Amino acid sequence: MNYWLLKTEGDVYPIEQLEKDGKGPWSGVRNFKARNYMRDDMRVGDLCLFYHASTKVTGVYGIAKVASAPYPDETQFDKKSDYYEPRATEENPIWMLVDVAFVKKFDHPVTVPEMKKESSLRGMVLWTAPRLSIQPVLEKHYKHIAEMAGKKKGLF
DNA sequence: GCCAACGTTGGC
DNA sequence: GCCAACGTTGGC
Repeated sequence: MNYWLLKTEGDVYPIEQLEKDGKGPWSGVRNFKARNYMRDDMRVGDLCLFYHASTKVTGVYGIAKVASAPYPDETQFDKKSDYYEPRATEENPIWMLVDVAFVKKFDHPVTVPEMKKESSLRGMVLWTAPRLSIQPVLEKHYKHIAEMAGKKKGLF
């Protein structure tokens, strides 16, 4: 079992939307490293921290899981899409993705400032590769963040 | 295949 | 909305 962090623009595709959708293709990723993680390393059932970026309160808002084997991102073939890729063909797609399914939404997000205060989270890729939208997460970091979310239950 | 220019990400 | 950081592109 591997653990991951998935970044989304919190104002565009928040965890509430994934909850409604249940499951869907993680489309629009246009970064080779992130693609390689989806294509080569993700396995069905892997758990993912669901991170909201570019929003008022950035942080981890819940948990998702990998729900399919990798397959081509359809948006690369769609001329009208922002994610259209003229070099890609059906025979030789460039961008691959996996389906992502909703697991749970935290009662309160674990915010970036809170995570930065935790010395045991210092090694997270989140701090050193700030522009990578899909990142591997160590099991101990995943568990630590899940615990932080658990402790916040019933805070208010 | 190097590297400058460009474009985008994302925290603040 | 600014701007630093960095991934990607394209000229050579």
